[in-house]
Amino acid sequence: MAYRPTELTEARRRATRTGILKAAHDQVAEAGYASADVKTVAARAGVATGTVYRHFESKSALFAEVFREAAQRELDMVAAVAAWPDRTVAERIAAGTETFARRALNAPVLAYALLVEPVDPVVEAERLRFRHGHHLGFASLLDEGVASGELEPMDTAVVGAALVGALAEALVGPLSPSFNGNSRRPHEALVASLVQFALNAIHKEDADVPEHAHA
Amino acid sequence: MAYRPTELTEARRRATRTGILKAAHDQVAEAGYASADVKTVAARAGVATGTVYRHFESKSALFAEVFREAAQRELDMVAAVAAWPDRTVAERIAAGTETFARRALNAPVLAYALLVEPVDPVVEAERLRFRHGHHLGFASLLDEGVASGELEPMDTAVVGAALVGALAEALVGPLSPSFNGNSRRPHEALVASLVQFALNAIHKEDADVPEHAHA
DNA sequence: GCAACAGCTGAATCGTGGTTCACTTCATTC
DNA sequence: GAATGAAGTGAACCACGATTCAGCTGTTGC
Repeated sequence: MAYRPTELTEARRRATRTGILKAAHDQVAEAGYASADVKTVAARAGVATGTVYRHFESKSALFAEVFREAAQRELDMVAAVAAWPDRTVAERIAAGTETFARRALNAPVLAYALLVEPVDPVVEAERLRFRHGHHLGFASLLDEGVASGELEPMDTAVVGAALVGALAEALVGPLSPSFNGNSRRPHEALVASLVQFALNAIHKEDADVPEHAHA
Repeated sequence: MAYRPTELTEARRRATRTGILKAAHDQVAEAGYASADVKTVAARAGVATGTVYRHFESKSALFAEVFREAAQRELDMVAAVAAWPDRTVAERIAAGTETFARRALNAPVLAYALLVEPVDPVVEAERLRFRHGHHLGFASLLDEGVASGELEPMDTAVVGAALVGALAEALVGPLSPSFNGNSRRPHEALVASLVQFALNAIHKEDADVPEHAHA
């Protein structure tokens, strides 16, 4: 007898898998989920279509993973700024809102795919988790604010969800296929409007939001 | 020669067409877009599948019309309460919000389909128009409020969109497949939270919203 | 070198629904 | 009641894209 998988071959296998994930992600980020059929992704990764199935159960499973990872990155970015130490809850909500909006505007096709593009049911389930993650992020900030007395009592779960929905909806227009560019000034105004909206919604005067550079 | 379409035959034709529309609508309202294949709809309307194609270009065209009509009904209902005469803009925003939310909660499967369920691209375009219609409805109320001085200046288009998104997102959880019932008390609390949210968002103290019965 | 085996290949296959169309039914006119 | 044509029928058809699999390639251990 002879042969046993070795470090090298396992590394290659991993690399192939990663390459497929990246190709799938890039395809979605560039042209949306609708454009991401298995053949296209495989070609982009430089492998045969069959290879995709040696690494993933199904197309759904592949894209569920793609969505999960991309979504997690977004959640992490927002969570990072929302953790801003020694700041009021209002400031952190503003920062989270701003990051959410800026990142969406900077990667509109991906954001559109993550937030609203029609996808298959398995991937849709992943999206729901993603949105729910954002709800929770905002809700826990709000809980903190209510607990400390900074904010009025409220149903923080509902308000968290509403904030996420507000951002997503207001961004979808600008994210939409047709909407090309106008790429700097209008973005600033939109971001400012959304931050203001969020602060109003949580019942806080704006107290002029500081400038910073999450993006 | 002999034969000419007559009033009677045209009426029948119209009735068939209407029956198909109704069957398609009811199917979506009962079990969602995903369940609404042509065979099912035809059976429900009591006609053969081929008949569907004598009345509609394609499945997309049929469901685009179904969505258009259902969406228009929703828009009309909200517009009706938002036209409440001799009321402040804030009161009318509150009323519109309440109607939007209550109607969605009373017809959750339909609302889910209209608002977020994955659909084909042609139908998705119809959904965008629907959401845009709601944006405009809220935005024009806000314009009025800003013009009269009742509200602070704001980007009414953005705030209109954000309000619609907030409502949709906060409702999707309760609308979701899994979420069964709890059908009265929780609804009231949710509606109240959303109205409060909307009033905060437009920067108005609540001034205790009056009770009424749009649904 | 060669046996053993994993990973890769990509054309062929398969499933799912939308769509078609040759035929049937039925109302209409003379 | 026979000719005419529109409306309706539903089994067959077809497009599309996910999935499979028989063979091929490259690596490993002796």
